[in-house]
Amino acid sequence: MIKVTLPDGNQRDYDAPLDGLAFAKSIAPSLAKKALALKIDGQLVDLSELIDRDVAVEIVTREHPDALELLRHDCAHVLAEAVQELFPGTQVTIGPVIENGFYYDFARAEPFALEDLEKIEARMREIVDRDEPITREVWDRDDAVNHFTDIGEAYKAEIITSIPAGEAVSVYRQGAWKDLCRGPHLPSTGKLGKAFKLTKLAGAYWRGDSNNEMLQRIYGTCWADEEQLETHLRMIEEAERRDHRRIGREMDLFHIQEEAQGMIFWHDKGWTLYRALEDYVRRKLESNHYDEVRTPQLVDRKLWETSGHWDKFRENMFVSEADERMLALKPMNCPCHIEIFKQGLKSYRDLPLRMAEFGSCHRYEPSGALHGLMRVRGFTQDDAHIFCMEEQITSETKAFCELLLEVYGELGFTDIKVMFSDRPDTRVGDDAIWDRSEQALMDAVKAAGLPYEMNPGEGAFYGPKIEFQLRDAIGRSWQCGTLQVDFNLPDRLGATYIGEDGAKHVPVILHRAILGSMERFIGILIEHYEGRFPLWLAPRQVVVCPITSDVDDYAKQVQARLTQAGLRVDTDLRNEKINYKIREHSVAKIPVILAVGKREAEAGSVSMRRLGSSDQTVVPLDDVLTQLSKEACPPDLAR
RNA sequence: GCCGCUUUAGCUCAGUUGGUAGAGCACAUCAUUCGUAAUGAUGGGGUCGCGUGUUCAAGUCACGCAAGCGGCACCA
Repeated sequence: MIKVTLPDGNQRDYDAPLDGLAFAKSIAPSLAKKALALKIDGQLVDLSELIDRDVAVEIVTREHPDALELLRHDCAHVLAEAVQELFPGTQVTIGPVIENGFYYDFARAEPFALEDLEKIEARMREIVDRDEPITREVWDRDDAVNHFTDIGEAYKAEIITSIPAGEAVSVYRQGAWKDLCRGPHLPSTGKLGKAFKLTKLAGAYWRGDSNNEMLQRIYGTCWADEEQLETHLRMIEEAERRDHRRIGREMDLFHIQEEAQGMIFWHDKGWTLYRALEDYVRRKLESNHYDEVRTPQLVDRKLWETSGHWDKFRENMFVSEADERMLALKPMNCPCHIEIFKQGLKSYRDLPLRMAEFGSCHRYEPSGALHGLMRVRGFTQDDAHIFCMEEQITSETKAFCELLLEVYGELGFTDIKVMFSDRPDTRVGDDAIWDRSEQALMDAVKAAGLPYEMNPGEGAFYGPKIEFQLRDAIGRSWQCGTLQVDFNLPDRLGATYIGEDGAKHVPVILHRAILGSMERFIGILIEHYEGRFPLWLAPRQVVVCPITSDVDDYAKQVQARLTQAGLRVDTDLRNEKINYKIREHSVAKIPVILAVGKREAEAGSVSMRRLGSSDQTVVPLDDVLTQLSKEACPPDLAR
């Protein structure tokens, strides 16, 4: 007797083992038709899996949360089958599921053309129509290596070779096509449906290693139904309109040009935004007991050799020679801050010492990495180094996390990913120190109540780190804030303090940044707000538009009053219709438009219109003044 | 850096089989003084990314280079 528990808690008894399809039929024939796979005791398996003991079973249909994973995985296989049918001689490699879809990497001498994607997609639809049965077979590992080698699939053979000899491997047959795969899969290609689309063509290194040959990757998106697919495609289109590079041009914030690759020309409006943000962060630092400093741009290579950066990052540094000296544009601020720390004797009473700098750094990033404001060669970190004693790590880290979350919150971000990176294979410092620093950091993260993901082995060579990531409009994650525990640099550069015991000790340094890079963070801000910034950040907050030139003088008075109150105000005295002006300033995303005509001039009022609304309210100028100056107050100053 | 694609007016984009470059918006001038998302007329504006080659002739074809875009790799 086999006892099967259903998700609703009901139990069913069976005399003999049965497969998933038979099981689904026993509940309802309609369910059998919809069934894609099973979940046995929480584990996703093929529908053909035998139920031969007492278990909890869930039938996975298209509506099931796990269905997308299956569909996308199968979609990758159908893609591979289509490619091999259309382009014989192409080798398959791997094809995993990713967010919103899947990809498959192929090895082929000829590059795929963009038009090939359409042909491949059409063939994929044919394969779905053929409704090829998908069946699982278990092969001996060595037989599998021989088989895939024989048919010229060197990459597959290499993957199987890395599986221990003697172990069984599973091979899925899909019509005449077959592939090594762990599974599970749909029962047949017909179940895939047609809510998929191939989206892009790209290069990717075999096994993610740039020493290996480059393969051709085809990306696709796949959903449970057409509606979901449409929604997703529409979302992508909308997201493209939020691209910070596009909005940056449209709103006249900044530009980049060939002569200064990877460096930003900030225009007046963009710089206004930059300064509003910088001023805000500076106030935050002041109120959290940081001391701001400023250090040189060009520093002798000797300092970078001592710090260890020359060895590791020499290729990524801009160097300059003057007289016999070789100088490097600073790629980071830490050694300079340590040099300040070293001036004069420091006592344990001086710690923790929080040294901040809006540090302008230059790194010669690979050309392919550059991306608008997000990845540049010249950038400014809202950097600080906290010199402290070991026992202060936890409290300092906790305070930092709280400050960071407060800042992100005030800037409108709540969707923050926290990554915890622990000791890498090649590192400095003994394990006891790593144990302590990892523990201290972990305690702090937990104390701050942050949900985090582990990033094993990804720490810096001198210490563990946490990274705070934000997403851009199309879902790409970018590292913004960070905190790194460092037991190494202060020692290398000879920083010490006099302890309570009268002896010299080496301080611990916490490297930390809230925004990360001003440039990148502004890029994220632009995309997050789609250029419709909160009033306190908006480069132009108000534009005053006279309806006829008779009231130009009044418009200027209004501007003067608002400017005096600290608002950023333009007037539009052009001889244009009010409709035209409204349209133009709305497109320019100016938060507040004040129209003034004869009536307003006589009454001492303005007609106020907010971005995103067509409502107009006529308000006395004094009231507008009070209201807007309150609203334009940065969040840290608002009461 | 690697693979692929792209590059025509300030912006968005047309440009046939190679025959000497065009639209809309923007800009300028003039008229219009208007009540909440585009007033009309006229005009100026281009070494077609850069270079070399093929050709009687290259925006169009070939090769090289650069930059940008999408990924990959990298990211102190």
